Amino acid sequence: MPRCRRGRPPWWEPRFQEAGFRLTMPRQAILEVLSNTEEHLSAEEIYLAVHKIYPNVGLTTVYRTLELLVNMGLVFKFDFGDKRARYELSQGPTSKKHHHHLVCINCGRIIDYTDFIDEEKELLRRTEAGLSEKYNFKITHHLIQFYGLCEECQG
Amino acid sequence: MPRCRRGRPPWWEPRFQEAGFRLTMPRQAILEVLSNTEEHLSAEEIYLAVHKIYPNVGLTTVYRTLELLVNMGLVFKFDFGDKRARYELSQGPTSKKHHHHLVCINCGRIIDYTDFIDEEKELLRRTEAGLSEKYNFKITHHLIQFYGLCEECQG
DNA sequence: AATGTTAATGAAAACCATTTTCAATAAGGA
DNA sequence: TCCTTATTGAAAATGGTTTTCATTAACATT
Repeated sequence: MPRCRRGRPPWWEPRFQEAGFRLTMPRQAILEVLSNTEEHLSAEEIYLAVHKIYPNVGLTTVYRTLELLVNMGLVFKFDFGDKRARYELSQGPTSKKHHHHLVCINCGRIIDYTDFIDEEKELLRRTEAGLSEKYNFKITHHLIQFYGLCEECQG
Repeated sequence: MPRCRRGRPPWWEPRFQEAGFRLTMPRQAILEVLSNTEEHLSAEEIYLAVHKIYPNVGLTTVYRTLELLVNMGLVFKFDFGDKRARYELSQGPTSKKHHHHLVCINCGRIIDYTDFIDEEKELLRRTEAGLSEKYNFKITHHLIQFYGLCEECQG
């Protein structure tokens, strides 16, 4: 499959160059899909979206590409408790800010929030520093999620 | 299978009474196993431990019981990224304190920590209050985990 | 104790998201 | 153009977890 080139080069292009990976059409398409959604898509949902435009891209490639993107740090992988992984671009053209998630345990709705993030970050920074020292543990990342009932799912 | 009765009644007994569930031998055994370990066991590990004493208890029952215990709030279910759920008693005879986990992404080792928990709890309380109000979201619980490399897995 | 009703159980089969296999193709360098 | 390696798609395999279904055990009522 040929490489896809149009418009201004997306931010992930240099990351592929550096890493020596090929920015093929399926990969481009998957990144575009992730780039154009506000949702937290599963592998299959990404596959379906890509498939509409490039019907010859297989689900296997979607899984493999997502694994690659996660390893490259371009994409975050989440488990919201609905038995399938969900993916999110780690940064965006919209310069999406660092955020965490509220997960509705009834309908699965996900709310991104950035409120209190600064406070959280400060706490995390201190906690990470303390834990690193006490347990000699080199912390690379963290996971914070709140679970509960969204507006519509409360009796 | 007959009910198992020995020694002082464990703390979970009244919970079963209240809820109207039967505290059968397999359930008792599973709770005992969880009660006597410091580890974060998977369903299969629990099954193997129970199986040593009661070889006629099946894996299916272990899964069903764990689901029940999680629903009852007696057990917490965690995903530490090793493709299987892991379980932990929500309270203990050792009056285990509220804690979070450090997860080694290399060897899978889990460290329970209670340090900074008070600070965390205070932040969580405030964050939860703020989020509840802003998004009208009724928060029931949260998940906080730190990932990184444990002492032995650092180059 | 005997009976009836429902909960709980075990073995086997089904499920299903994700991985692996493998042969074919495309890309980039020599 | 040739060579070597990365990438891909289809199909098959994987493996933790759930479901099915027939059996058994527990409790309440006779």
